[in-house]
Amino acid sequence: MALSTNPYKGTRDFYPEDKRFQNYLFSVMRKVVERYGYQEYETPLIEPLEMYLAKTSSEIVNDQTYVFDDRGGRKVVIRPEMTPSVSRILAAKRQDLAYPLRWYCIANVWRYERPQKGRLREHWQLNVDLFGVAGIEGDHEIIAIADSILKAYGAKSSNYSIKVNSRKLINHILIDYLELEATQVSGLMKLIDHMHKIEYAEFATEVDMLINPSQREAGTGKKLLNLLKVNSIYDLPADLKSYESVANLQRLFTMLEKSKIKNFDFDITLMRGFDYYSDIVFEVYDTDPSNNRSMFGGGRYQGLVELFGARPVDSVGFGMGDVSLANFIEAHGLTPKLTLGVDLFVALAGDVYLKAQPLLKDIRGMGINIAVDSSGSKLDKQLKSASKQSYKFVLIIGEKELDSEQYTLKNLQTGEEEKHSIERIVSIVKDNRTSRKDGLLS
RNA sequence: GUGUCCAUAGCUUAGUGGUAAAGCUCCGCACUGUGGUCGCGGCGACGAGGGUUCGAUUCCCUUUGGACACCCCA
Repeated sequence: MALSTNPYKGTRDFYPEDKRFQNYLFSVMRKVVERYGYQEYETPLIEPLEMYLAKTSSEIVNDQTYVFDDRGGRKVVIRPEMTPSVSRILAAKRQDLAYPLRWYCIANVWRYERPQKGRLREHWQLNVDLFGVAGIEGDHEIIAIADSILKAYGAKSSNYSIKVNSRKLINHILIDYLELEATQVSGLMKLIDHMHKIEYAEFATEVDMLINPSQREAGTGKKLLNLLKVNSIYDLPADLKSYESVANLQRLFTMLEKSKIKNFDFDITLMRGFDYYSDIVFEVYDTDPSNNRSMFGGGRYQGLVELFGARPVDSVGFGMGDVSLANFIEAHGLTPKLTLGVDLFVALAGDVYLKAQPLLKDIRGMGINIAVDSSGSKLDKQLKSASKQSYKFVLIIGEKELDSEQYTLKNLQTGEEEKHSIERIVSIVKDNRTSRKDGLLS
């Protein structure tokens, strides 16, 4: 019985054409975040288990991590997310670093779950974090970056919408305004998060079940249901409008508009899963019906560096996964045509491998990427192979060419064939390379 | 972790209670310095284990793998 060629469940093999696409995704991310002044970092794939026990959602830690004992008996985890790791390395140099600090990474993370559309066991995610900005300006920058990245892939504003909420506001509403118990709040937040996945009547019933009799008499449930219908901060009751979070949201929205971002909405039902979010949260939704789901999001969080004994840092950031991003790009027809990194395929006619070496070295020296067919196959086989590998140019080198120093350049797409000096050929190939539309940003 | 659907050549699919058909790919021929089109020929499959049956690729169970939804999240 032969071994399976399938990759491990929920993981992907990246054949060169897949890797080319992934490199494209990553290069756009890098380009944009670096334009905002962010610097790349990297941390190990494995971390001690304790790092995740405190702050990552309990479901992820208990059911969705790859945990094992190393040979020394230490409990280790394959990272399910990056935030604890960034917080660790930030905490280690808390006093030495200059703020605002702008960091990003593109890292693979692992979660043990059942694969489905847009979700695998291993995926890569861009993590962008801004540290040391307490004001809403920081939240604005992070959302603006998320928007810029999607635009850099060629997306239009109508392709996605940005939903924004404030955890602080929600807490204020539930605890201070509606005077609900702490035990009720967590249940309600979970329920509100699912509001759009269930029937409204069912939702209302479930809300009612979480309300105790005296609150019911005071009309708390009704008040909450009415609040959840609010689509704009202007529609909030006057008592709430004066709360500082609302003013903060107002400032954020003005900033977004000033940055020419219009496709955002206040969504009072937006919660997000991670427990460590403390104030502004946002989520980007794909508007295409085939893929109408939350693509990615982020928000403001506090206190993770405290786990490592460092003084708190104001933190705001987001994570963007490559799988749902690829779905988005696909759904909106934004997939670019990517070209090979090889400029020239060299076919050898006859036994000239040895004699061609000085020439091949010269060509590479002139900055041309060449793949030499050293198989010794007949010319027709070599051309067939070149064609199958979708090379555009083939350089044919045989005794005739070496003697005359006029080499045959064949364009496999047009079938045209010309004889030129090697300098001319290099120049033709280079011209073609700079004019190719591969979607990569220069 | 729960649920629904699926599993036939390298790939994409057809089909049957009596061991399977096609397209594409691949290999070969039409040859030896010219690929993609066309022609001819060839290799090659019922995911695994068990049960029912004279006989199972087909029906049933288990298992593995895949797709999607829930949970959760990127």
